[in-house]
Order: sequence, then structure tokens, then C-alpha cells
Amino acid sequence: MSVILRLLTVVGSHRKCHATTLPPLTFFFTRQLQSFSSQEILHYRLQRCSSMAHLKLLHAHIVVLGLSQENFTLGKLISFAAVDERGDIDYAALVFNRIPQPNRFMFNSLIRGYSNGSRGPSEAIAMYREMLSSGVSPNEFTLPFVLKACAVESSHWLSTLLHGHGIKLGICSHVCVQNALMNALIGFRMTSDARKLFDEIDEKSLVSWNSMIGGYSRAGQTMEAFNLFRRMKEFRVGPDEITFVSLLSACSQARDSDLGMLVHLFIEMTGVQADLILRNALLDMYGKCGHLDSAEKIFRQTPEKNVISWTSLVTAYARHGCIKSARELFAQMPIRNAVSWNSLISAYLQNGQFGEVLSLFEEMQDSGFIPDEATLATVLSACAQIGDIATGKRIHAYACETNLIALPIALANSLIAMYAKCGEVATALDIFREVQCKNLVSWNIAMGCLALQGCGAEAIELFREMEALGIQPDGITFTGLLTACSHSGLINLGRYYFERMMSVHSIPPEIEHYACMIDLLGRGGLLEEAIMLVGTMPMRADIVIWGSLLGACRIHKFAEMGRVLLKQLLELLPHSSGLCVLLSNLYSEAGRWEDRRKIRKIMNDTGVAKCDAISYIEIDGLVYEFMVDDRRSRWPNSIYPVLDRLTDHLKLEVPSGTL
DNA sequence: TTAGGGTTAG
Repeated sequence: MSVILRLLTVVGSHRKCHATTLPPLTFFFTRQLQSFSSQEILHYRLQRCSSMAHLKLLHAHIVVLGLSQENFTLGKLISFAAVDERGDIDYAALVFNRIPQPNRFMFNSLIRGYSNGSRGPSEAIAMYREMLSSGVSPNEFTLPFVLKACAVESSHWLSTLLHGHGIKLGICSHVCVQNALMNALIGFRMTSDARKLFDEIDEKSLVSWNSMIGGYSRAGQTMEAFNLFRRMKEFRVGPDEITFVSLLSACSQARDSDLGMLVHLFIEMTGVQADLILRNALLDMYGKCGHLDSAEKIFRQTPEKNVISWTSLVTAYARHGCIKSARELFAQMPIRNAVSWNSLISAYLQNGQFGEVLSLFEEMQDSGFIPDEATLATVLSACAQIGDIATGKRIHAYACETNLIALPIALANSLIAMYAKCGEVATALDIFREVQCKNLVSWNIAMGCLALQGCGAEAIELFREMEALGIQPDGITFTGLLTACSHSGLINLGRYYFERMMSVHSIPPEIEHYACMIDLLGRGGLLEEAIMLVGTMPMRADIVIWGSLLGACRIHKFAEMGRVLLKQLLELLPHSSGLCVLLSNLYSEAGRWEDRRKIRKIMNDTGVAKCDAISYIEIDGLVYEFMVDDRRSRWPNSIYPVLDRLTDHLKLEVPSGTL
């Protein structure tokens, strides 16, 4: 039968080309064809369908042959339109909606199509509901697709309900249903529950192993992923290319090139076919781990690269300081998408080239690419850094236009940060209050920004609100809270929260928490307590800590203590420009010009350069960049008298020695 | 009578 069916294609093509003069062999098979019904031939052609145009032609045949009521035939038609990547789900739905009593196969095809689609999986769930209300019973083919839709929609309660349906229908023992339930839990980040389910699967398939290894990889649990990989051997299950992709992804996230290289070796030893996805995963692993030569080698050896191959290498260059190479490679890309643009744009953000971020954003739109949430969040971050509130507001308006119902939480958080850092604290708080599904990041941003803007009391109030709502804080929350205490001079409250952070919330203090506390104590004149705290730190004090301490010495006129501290530190960190500048300033204030000259000479001789601090100001929608003593001719002369007046005003307001 | 699940870039 299959031989004859294969030959049918030959007959079909001959009919097109040689309608009048068929060769004798083809003529023989044409006679054989007569033994098949028109319906059988149609089914065969539907199975071999190659495009929507082809499908529509076959649909016309169905109508002409009077088979419009044949559910089996229509099922095949719907299946192609709904499921095949060359299909059209709307066409499938159109046909489906004209069928008086659609069967289970048709429902399953549409649910599968919707769960794979880019328009969102809610239609898959709606179709499942319609299936139930039509009295059509789901089977083991139905549940995996609805569960997939649930995982994307984050409908944990719905997946629990479906689990119940599965038990009632007696299909939960099917390995595909179990894998789908496990994958839903992985999607909800309930990795340990997924593992329990995995352990309960009697006859695990390769997909079960790959799903769980992939789950650990996505959760950043690298060791668990590798432990499970080792156990595959005990169960006599051989890995495939998908197993290796998940393992490499785990290595990339952990920046563990040793493990990654072992996986590479294993791939070569097992002789698994390295397809494009696996090559891309290898490229990404080497790129993220900073092995640019190996990443380039894989890139060169990949014959048919896709946009992911190119973007992975652009990202690798950008993240390892080769921004010029990243830009050049980006220019050579034969195909780009929003992710490629975002990769380059965020590279400039990380590099502190905020003006370049904004011009690339313009270029991206001029090239016809639609910015997505990640683009907007990156550009908002640049706006926040340079105080470009005008562009920030334009992005806000754009985001509201394109997200008619609600702003995605990550974007809302970026907006809160942008407004707060640009000084519009009230607008930032309005957005924060309006966001329905705030996450911990939202609270941390709002609190941190209030603290930095000097609104310490408001930040502390926000923390109390958080506690009252039962939201568990993290280390970042406490950095904001302690900064708020420090900037408001609330020494006792700072001590209280620093202690509670460990005793109540079990959060071990990191170096930034110590820095806040030392700053708080130093500003309060409690130098001795601050120095003692440095002594109790489980990690080495960094330049920020010493800077806080030295700053306190300057404010409180402990000049001699500062100089002793600094000279000792300079022996430990001779190339620290920050320390050299601090010492130089201390000598200037004490009028010790010769010592100041010496330290400046050391800086010049040893190549310790003072980093130029760039400031930005936005006036009437234009962002101006300037440095200390910056008298470049492009600024209007009228700016200088204003700056001088501001400096005089500050000198009157701020205690001497702090300016 | 039709068929299914797991993987890569910002």
C-alpha cells in the first residue's frame, strides 16, 4: 500500500506535466489507482500537504466531492491548518466553527494549535472549556496541550483542576500526561514538586529525564541537573541533543566553563548529532564564560547560522568588553530581531554609554523593528542614569499605548525607577500604587529610590507597610532600608534593622549592608563603632567601606586619623585612584601642598588616573553632559553665572568640608 | 481509523 501511495505522488506530478502523454508505467499505476476511493486519495494528499494554498485546493476537492460532512476527512484538514508550522490557525477555526458536531480529534488539534501559538494560550483553555460543554470527553492527547497552555498563563489552580480531570478520566498514568504535569510545575517554578512527580513516574521516557534536567537548568540548580544526568546511566537511558542543550544552558548560567567543556567532550564522545540548537548552546556557553576564541570557532564551524547564533556571539563580545567587535558583528548580521537589538543596546548601557543607548533605540525604530518590553526597560534605565525624563516620558506614553490593559510588571518597575531617579518621586509612587501585581522588585525599587532621594521617613514607612502585608524582604530591601536610615541620620533605627535582618529574616549581611552601617555610624560621628564593625566583617573591606570611613574622618575633622588610615591603605592598594584622590584632598584641606604635590606625582608616575565623573542635566528635552571644570565652548555662556550662584548657595547650605 | 511531551540568544 505504502509503495503504491508513494507512486501516487509521481502520478500526480506527471498529470500536471504530461496530461496527454502518460508513460506506459504511469498508465499501469493509474489503472491501479482506480481501486482507491476518492476519499482515500484525498486523505493521502492531506497527509502530504505542503502549504495553505495546497490545503485550500484540497478543501475545494472535499466540497466538490460532497465530503463536507465527513468528520474524518475534515479532521485531517483542521489538523494541518491548526498544527503545522505552515498552517493557519484562523482557517482551522473557520472550518471547525462550521462543523455541527466536531469530534475529539478536531478539538485536540485546535487546542494543540492554540497552545503552540504566539497569540497567547488563553484560547487553548477556552477551547478545552468548549470541548467539555459540548460533551466531548478529553483523552491523553488533550491534557498535555491544555497543561502547556496553563504553564504559560501561570494558572496553577487550573493545572490542579486538570490533574483532577486526568485522574477522573483514568489517563494520568500515561507518561505523556505525567510529563506535561511535571512541566507545568516546572513552569510555575515549583521545581521540588516537579521532582517528586518525576520520581513517581514508573516508566520514565527520555522526555521525562530531559524535562526534569531542563527544569533544574532553568531554576539555576546546576548540580541537581548534573546529578540527574549521571543517574540516566543507571536507568540505562541514553542522552540526546536536548539533554546536552539543557546541561549547557545550566553551565552558561553558572558561568562554569569547566563543566561546559566536559559536556562538549561528552557530546563528541557519544557522537550525538550536533544540530543548530546544540551548536548555539555550545556557542552561548563559551561566550558567556568568556572563552571568546572557542565561541568564535563554533560560530565559524556552523554552516547555517540563524539569528540566535549571531546574537549569541554579539552578546559574548559585548559582555566581555569587546563592544567594538560586537558592533561590527552586529553590522554584518544578515537577519536581526528585537533580541539582537536589545543585546547591543544593553551592552552600551552596561558600558555606561547612555547617549549611544538612546541613539541605537532611535535607529532600531527607524529600521522598522518594534521595541519590546526588554528594549523599553533598557532604554528607561539609560534615561534614569542621565536624567533624560523627556525620553522617559515618551517611552511611558508608548508603553501605555501598546499595553492597553496593564503594563507588564518588569516595565512598570523600570518606569518607577526612571521617575524616581529623575527626581519625580511623586509620579514614581503614583505608578507604584497603581500597579496591581507588585512584586518584591517593585517594593525594593520604590524604597531604594525614596532612600536615595533623601525621603528616608517615607522609605521606612514603605518597609513597615511591606512587613504588615507579610511580604518577605530580601537583601536588596535591607540595602534600601539601611540607606534610608543613613541618609536620615537614624542611627538607632539603622542598628535595629541591621540586627533584625539577621535575627528575624535570616539574611546574612553582605558587604553593601556593612557599607550602609559604616556610613551611618561614620556620618553620626561614631568612628570607633564604625571601625569596630569593619573588624567584625566576614569579608575584606572594599574601597566603598574605606571611603565611607574616610569621608566620616573629613566631616568630623578626624584629619590625622584619616591620614594614618589612608597611608596604610595606600600600601595595600597603591593603584586605587579613589584612595589617592581622598589623600590628595586631605592634604589640600590641611594646606600641606608639598604632600599633595607628591601624591599627585605618584598618581602620574604610576599611571593611576582619576576617573572623570560625568554628570548629566536635562533642559527643555535636551540632555547636556558635563564634567568638573568643564568649560567647553558648546555650552551657552549664560550657564556659568548660574552655576556659580548654585555653588555659593550650596556652600551656605551644606556644612563645610563636605563639598 | 488520524496525533502528543522535552532544547538555544537580550
